[in-house]
Amino acid sequence: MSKLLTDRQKEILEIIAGHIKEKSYAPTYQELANILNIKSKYAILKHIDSLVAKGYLEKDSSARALRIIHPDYLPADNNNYDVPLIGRVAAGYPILAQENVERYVSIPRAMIKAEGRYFALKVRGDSMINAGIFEDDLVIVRSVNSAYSKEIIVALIEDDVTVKRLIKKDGATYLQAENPAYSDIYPAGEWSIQGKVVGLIREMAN
Amino acid sequence: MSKLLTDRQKEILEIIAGHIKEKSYAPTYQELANILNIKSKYAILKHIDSLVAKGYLEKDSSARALRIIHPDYLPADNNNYDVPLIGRVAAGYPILAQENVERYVSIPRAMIKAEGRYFALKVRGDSMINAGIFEDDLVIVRSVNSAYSKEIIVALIEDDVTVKRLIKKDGATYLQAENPAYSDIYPAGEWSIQGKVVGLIREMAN
DNA sequence: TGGTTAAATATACAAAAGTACACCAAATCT
DNA sequence: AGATTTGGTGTACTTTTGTATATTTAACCA
Repeated sequence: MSKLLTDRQKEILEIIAGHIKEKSYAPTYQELANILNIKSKYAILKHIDSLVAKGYLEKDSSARALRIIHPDYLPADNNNYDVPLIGRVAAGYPILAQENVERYVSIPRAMIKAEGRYFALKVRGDSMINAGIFEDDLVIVRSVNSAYSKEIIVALIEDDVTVKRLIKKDGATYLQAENPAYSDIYPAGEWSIQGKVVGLIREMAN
Repeated sequence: MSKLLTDRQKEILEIIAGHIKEKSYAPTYQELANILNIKSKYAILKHIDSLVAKGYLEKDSSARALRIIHPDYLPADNNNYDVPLIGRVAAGYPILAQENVERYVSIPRAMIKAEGRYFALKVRGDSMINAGIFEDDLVIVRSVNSAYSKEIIVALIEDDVTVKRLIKKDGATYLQAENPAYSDIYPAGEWSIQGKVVGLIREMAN
């Protein structure tokens, strides 16, 4: 969806975001050129157009008519936090790669208790119902690559993401479902811990 | 400090705030004139200068360089919604009365799907574990006074708030726990439906 | 090596933007 | 009645602003 930025584009986007934060309106192309010691507005124009094309900005053909639409650069909101919702995981990409981001979801800031990167995952299946984690629930995950026994984690097994309880016992490590209908998983091939579940959001019919 | 506004000034300030909220940048004087069916930009200029003088706005002499500084008109936060967390319910007060509000909690805007008043409630006990509602979970409730059978509701029985499944069957109405250890409640005395559970937020150890 | 892409420059231009001045009209206040 | 305040009109600037074209430079890649 939204492609990668060049260093220069990232720099410009950050300057725009900072300008909005400080002055509460976007800079003009000329102002951007001055800040960057660029002598031609046209260089800015092209950068802005690239940022628009890549889905980070929207612009209307008028003075200062810029709007940041990418969550990473939106002026920070104090009570709220946007995390990427990880969809189907593309083979070979790290789980947090842009390629796997379906969209961004807003979660209460209170859920973020430790530093680090966070993501959200929509729960598939009923393997964790006894832990109160149901299908279609949104679990909020802090990105870590190790965990203690009995913690609920997100694991990547081959190209499959799964939420399970991590168990370390007698030297063995395995993944336990919270549903008697499922048996324990002793991962055979390539697998890794992707994060710890730190929160859950459920939306019900209304 | 900040003096009273005339009706016209208030109107213009609201239009500016609305424009910022919608487009995320301020309107130009010409655009304001168009919206208000005023034929001269100069009329707008004078209104803006009045608003600046009265401490509601700041302006820099450049295109769209307006900044709202009065708290009453600052753009509201879009992704965020604050609902009252209902604590212990004081006898005789309606559940949403200020007396019962413990604090306000921030929830994702996405949870608000229908018009109405909302509140949050911290779950006590394990009577709903089979519905995936655990102790200390925060349930988000839309304030209504009736519900369909099988919906999960918040009921006020005497001065006791409880989350249960509403069952209407063979002319009888009762409240069902989602835990075999609890038996159905056939409310005897004063009771009422306070709302439907529309969402759930859980924070886990980290 | 040659070709592509990112980045910047120089110059030009029409439209849009804020500002200024003179004047008008209605309502409000003393 | 006269003065003041509030709101509006018309025209006329000067700058700013976004955009266009053509050209240059450096980095990267196969």
